[in-house]
Amino acid sequence: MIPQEILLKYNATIKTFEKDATLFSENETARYYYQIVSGAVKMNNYNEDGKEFIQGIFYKQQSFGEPPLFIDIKYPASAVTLVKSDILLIDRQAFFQLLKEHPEIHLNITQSLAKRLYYKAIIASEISSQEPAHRVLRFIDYLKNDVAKTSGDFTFKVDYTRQQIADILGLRVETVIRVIKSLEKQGELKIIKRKVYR
Amino acid sequence: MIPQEILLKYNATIKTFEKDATLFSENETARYYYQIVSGAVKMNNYNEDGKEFIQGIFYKQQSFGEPPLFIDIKYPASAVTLVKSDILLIDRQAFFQLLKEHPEIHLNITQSLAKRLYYKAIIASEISSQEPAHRVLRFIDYLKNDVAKTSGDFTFKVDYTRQQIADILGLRVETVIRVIKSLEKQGELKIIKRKVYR
DNA sequence: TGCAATTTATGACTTAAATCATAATGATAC
DNA sequence: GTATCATTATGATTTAAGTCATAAATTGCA
Repeated sequence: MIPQEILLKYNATIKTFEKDATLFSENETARYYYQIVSGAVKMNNYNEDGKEFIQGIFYKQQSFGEPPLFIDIKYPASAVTLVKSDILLIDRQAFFQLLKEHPEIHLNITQSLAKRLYYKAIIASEISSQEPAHRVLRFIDYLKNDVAKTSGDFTFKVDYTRQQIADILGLRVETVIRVIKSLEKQGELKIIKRKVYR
Repeated sequence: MIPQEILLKYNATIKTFEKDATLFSENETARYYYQIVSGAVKMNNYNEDGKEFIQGIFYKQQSFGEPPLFIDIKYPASAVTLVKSDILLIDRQAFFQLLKEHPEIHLNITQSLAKRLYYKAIIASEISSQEPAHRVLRFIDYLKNDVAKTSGDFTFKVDYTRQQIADILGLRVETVIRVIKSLEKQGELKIIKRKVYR
């Protein structure tokens, strides 16, 4: 996350996107650095059978889609708003100018990439080969410990449907529903007040 | 990858490790930046049932384990040599000094993290929910396109056993063996000269 | 060269998650 | 406040991957 006042000095613009607006699509070339002022964005792609895979969901203050800015590759996924959102955009050129002139911000960005890589490692190990109950439990745990902290407020208007959880974990809705039910019965999961995890 | 002559100016040392030596362990604090001079290193962890998960395998010229250097967290996995390897180590302090004094190298590191994040995204989407045959095929493809390019030579002394492939993809050995067999029969995989994919 | 260890191979059986179908509940809009 | 849509729920069935057991082939080491 880069302080807004600095971004604005580099001709950043804030645009409002309606719910379900596409910010960029898989295989496009990266042109902007994106940072969420308010709202939420999911990054997703679809595999050959048309099944959605959600790479991640980002909330206010978070940036996303940086890798293709740094290396010359196409976006590996698309970015779509989950609710009406204000998004800060800054041009690629200006972004690099900013990094050059603000080494401490460059370090921040590096740290945030490092953090994402770290979580991907954790998630990869949890997801791969674990039984579904474990995946769901760990995922919810991850949400509570990470997202909750970074976005501050977790009972946010955008919450995960069981379908979304399934899409992130590579499971079927029914499986996620059944797993959550049984976890509740076992007392492993406290309250799951429909879609909103507290 | 940071040029060796620069690293040596910052008191980097090159150490030789025997096969199966542990460079660092899960949950340890990061003290060094590591870069492979020669050899190969795998990063792995074990889940509760004792099943190994391989986060990645790194070859000469590649660095690994940076995220915990940048953010204050413990290693999410251990690093173990797959063959006798020469590894370049540089102290955390010196590493940051180097980044400060060489912004272009800082950018290189950021780019390499971005690249790893990008591949993790690709792999996550491929792995999650795809059928095993697909995972294996895509993994081998990824090896051919990425590892082959970065390490130059692919019919390298370190190759993947079916067990390792299974551990990376979260499958069982038998499944990987069966899948590879059937892919060979279908002509989807050319020559698999035992352990070495061409 | 020969022997032990590791890796690959293969069959039989079990099981858990996917699939399919259909219903109930909760949210949203008019 | 009712109708429509989305989400959650649940049962029956199928299927593919896991498990177990055991053998064959390779590798590597003495």
